[in-house]
Amino acid sequence: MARTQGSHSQITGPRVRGAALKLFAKHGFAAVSMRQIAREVGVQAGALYNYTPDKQALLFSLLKGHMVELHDALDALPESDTPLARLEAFVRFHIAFHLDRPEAVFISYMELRNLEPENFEVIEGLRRRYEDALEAVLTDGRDACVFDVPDTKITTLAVIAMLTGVTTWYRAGGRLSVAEVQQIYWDMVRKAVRA
Amino acid sequence: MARTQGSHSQITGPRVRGAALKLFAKHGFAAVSMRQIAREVGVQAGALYNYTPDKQALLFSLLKGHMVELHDALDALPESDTPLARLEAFVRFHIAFHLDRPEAVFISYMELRNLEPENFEVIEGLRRRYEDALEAVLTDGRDACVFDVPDTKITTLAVIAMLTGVTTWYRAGGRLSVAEVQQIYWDMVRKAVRA
DNA sequence: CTTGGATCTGAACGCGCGTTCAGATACCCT
DNA sequence: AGGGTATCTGAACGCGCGTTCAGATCCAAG
Repeated sequence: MARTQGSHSQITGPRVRGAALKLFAKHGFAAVSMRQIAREVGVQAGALYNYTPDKQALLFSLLKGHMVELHDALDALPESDTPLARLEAFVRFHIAFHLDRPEAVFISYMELRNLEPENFEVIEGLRRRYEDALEAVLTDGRDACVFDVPDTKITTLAVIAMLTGVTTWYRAGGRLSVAEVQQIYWDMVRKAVRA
Repeated sequence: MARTQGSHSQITGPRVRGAALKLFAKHGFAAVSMRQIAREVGVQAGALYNYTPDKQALLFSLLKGHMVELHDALDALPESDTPLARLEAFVRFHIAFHLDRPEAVFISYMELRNLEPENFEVIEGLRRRYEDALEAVLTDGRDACVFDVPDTKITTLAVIAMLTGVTTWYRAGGRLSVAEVQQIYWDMVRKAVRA
């Protein structure tokens, strides 16, 4: 046997990435074998190597794709005038974006240490750039005396940690809607940084 | 060869746990082999089984020990009168405790999914009890009208996520002392929940 | 000084790993 | 209709895994 009916690069490729994302998020990169991914896709292990040079590249590709998507979505946000409005937009965006892709968020945090140093640097750079976007808002707000933040870097990290935390407990169809969650978190952030 | 000079259960036992903690934190449970742990201790792999029935039990023991220590330390806190003072004590305690054992904190978050269901339930229960301690403070403060928190459960999780985030960036000997970090975070939490 | 138990070694077990590749098959293009 | 290519299978590679165990060695108690 060999090529099966209806097989297609444009179909199998995304399915490989999807299966890898799902399994990495559930069990961890190191705990998932190429054969498991293949089984999820409905293919033999060897076929995966039409879509990735190796397992490491598959992980890196998922993380890189996630970070690029994050930046693209952030850049696409409508611009706001005041630091307060920009901060609100960031908070609401961060929550909505992350709640939409919990698995990608999860592995982007958990599997950083499984990246080879060169790949790690790339992802780390993208993450820092994202943090810088928030810090710029905080700095502007402080300069305009609308925010009281003693240390913009730490506040940046604290806010992001708090916001990202939603992915650990939020479940679609649960007690709260995304909009309600956004409102609650925005209230906390606004109060925490206000002058 | 067999038993080597100076060997001792009371020495090797803790060293096994220490090596496992260090390696699990660095590379992840699934990525660390018993032979690596043994090499770190300076012993053959078989000898580890004098100290743990298997690899899973070793992980569980580390996580359980960490959570028990956390509760003991929390219970040992001097009692405070007002909700505000209790909240401040909790915030400062959480930061100090977690910054003191970054590796244990790390694996307690990262390796939960590698616990067998039965073990997972135990750790999850201890974690929830810890969260409940904070939520009780928030509830009391809200009832006393000193806090404005629309949802105590979510605020609890948000605060803990924010505080635990310090372990991802704090490095001893860095720009800030633990006391300074505590102060910055306490300021943010206080403002975020105040009425 | 002897002896028994605690501690460790070294070898072994079956197994699944990531990866490669020759060959088989299905699809697309002319 | 038929050739070429993209795609997949199935088998194989060497390796390291978690765990077990008989035997060697050290230590402490009598």
